[in-house]
Amino acid sequence: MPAMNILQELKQRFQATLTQLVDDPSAELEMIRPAQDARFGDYQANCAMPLGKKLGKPPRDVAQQIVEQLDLNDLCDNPEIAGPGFINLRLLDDWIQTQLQHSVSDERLGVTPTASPRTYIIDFSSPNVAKPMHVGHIRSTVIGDSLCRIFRFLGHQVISDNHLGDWGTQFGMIIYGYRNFALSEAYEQEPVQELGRVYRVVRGIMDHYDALDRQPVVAQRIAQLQTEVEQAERQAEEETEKAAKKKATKACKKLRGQLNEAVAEQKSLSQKIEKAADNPEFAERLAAHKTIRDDVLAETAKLHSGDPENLQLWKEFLPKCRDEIERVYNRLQVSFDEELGESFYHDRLKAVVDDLQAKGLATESEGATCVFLDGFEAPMIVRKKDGAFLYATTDLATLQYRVERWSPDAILYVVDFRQSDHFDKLFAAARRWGIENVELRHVEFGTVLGEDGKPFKTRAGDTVGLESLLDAAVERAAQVVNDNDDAKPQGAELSTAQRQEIADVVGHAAIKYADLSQNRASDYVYSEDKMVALRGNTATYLQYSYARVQSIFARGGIDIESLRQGNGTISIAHEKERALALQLLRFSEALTEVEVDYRPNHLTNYLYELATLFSGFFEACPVIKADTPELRDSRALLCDLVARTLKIGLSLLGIQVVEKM
RNA sequence: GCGCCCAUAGCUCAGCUGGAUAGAGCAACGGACUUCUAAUCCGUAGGUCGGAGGUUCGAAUCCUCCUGGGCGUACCA
Repeated sequence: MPAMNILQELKQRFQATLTQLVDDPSAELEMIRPAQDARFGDYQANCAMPLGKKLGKPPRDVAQQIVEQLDLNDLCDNPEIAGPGFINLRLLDDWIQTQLQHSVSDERLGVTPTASPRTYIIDFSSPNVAKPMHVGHIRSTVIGDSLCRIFRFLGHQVISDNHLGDWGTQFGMIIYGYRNFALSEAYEQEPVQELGRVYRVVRGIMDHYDALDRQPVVAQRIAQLQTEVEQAERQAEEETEKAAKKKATKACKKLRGQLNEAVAEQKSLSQKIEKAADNPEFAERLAAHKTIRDDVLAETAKLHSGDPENLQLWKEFLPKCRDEIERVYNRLQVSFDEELGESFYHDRLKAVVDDLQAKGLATESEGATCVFLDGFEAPMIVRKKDGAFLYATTDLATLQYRVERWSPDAILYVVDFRQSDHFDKLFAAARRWGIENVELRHVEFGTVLGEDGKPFKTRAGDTVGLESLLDAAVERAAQVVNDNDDAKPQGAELSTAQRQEIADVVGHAAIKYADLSQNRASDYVYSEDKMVALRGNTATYLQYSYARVQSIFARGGIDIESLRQGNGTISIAHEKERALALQLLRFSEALTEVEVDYRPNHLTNYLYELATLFSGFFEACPVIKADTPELRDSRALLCDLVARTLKIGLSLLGIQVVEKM
């Protein structure tokens, strides 16, 4: 008998019965679900209530009718009808045992590959190669990578594509910086560091001039806001009607808030500018590069128009920049099938715009070439008035290329939700352009916020580099590993090298899990403490559970391989065993939940619950000292299934396990 | 102004397409290591699911309005 998804099996059993009551029972089938509360059994069917309404019968009668016609004898106890018409189902221990027994010898733990495989292109990570990666890049990278792994495991074809920013203004900055600030010796020895340094130098000067420009604007805004605040205050004062007064007071408060913000910005601008005055070297640079912003744009434009020298520099820098981000990907164990960056599409952009124009989709407006779309206030601009293309253009070209090359069923963009407007337009434009029969989906996620609750800004100056965060997590993990090993009852058992390796795995896992376990739609307040936490619902807890199982096998001298080969039988007796067994059988349900709406946190929730149930089992059900050899074998096999489910489950999140902790 | 999103325990968050008495972790308090790893477990306490209406047999979940916050909004990505 093949292993199966319990929910699917139940739905199949219900289908025959429900078809007799309604033409299309799919909605009713969806109302079969895991029980919310153990008192109601394992699963519940909630379809009798709406059916009662539809058929004009009392729901409990409908439930009774369904139950009488159901053939579940090999699967469940007699269904119970409760409350207004809930049908409560409790699986037979025998059936659970049989199912689990199958998982024992199944590499996929009873998860059958999908019957309808699709081709997915998953676009994620996509950093600017010239800038160091920071915490803001984690979400896309980690969520996208996990989705790739999960969809592959489910039997879909997945093409992961890193749409690198490798053709933008950053390269104009690096080229400019290289020409003006690079030290040849440093560049020869450590090119990436040196390019990073000159990038920051250029950035610093540009920021300074931006700040200088911004200062009068802010000053003017402050003046204006002050007047407005005074006006609003007067109005609030004079207003006699209650509701209007309240409204005026509120408007007043809002304006004050804006004023405070502007004042704060002014302060930060002056600080930035004063800092330059204190630094003679920087002041000298400022004086020598007064037109830096235009010059950088000019370098970028030259690159884009095929200037041989700039192109040559770009070709020289690009691999070095890519090596740099590759190092981070290696640490994160993330890889891509394709890394077709913006530059790959450069020579296709003109054709895209020409085609849009030829088809009457793009028109000139205020000098720019625009696609106007129903339901959108602003058009999608595909060519600026200076002739340059934009990311909308690149995204259209990319979409076209992907559809032509792979004929995917779906393209997922794992990108910050702030770009949702862009993707709405992109997808709308693509449809009008004739791209059909492909699911286009912005898998959006919340913004990474700073400690102040405001969006984490790269250019704020005090960016937290991604690598330093990883280092911090590993360091904290090392501390815990050391303490724990030292405190073991039988004495420490790990070498320094082992400890280091464990800390490495645990630390990186902590970062990834912190992100994956959160609903991706929520904003994410960046907190190092939270991200490197090693207690509660964390990867560490799951890894610990895995290591505990291995420890049982090691200490008990249990030959788990031989048990798997058929020398052991699972039998469910204890309540904790049953709860654990049932959870083990639900692995595929958890993966299906991820699949439905691209939410890896459903998998982390499942694994956390599994580990929690295992801990309960661990406390209550001794393995090595079980009463009988049969019980010992049965429990060992349960432990093994827990460990294997954790290992595979974590691997689908891009997280490793260790044998000892 | 217009559009999108969010509001759940002191804090950080789960809660799948509407289901029965809303759940975790952290923090607090009280217990459990001569017994397979205490990175653990058990227990206590903590809630007007922002507010008001509505739809429904049933609403944290769907609809409307209100309040508070975030983001986006014509040539950055």
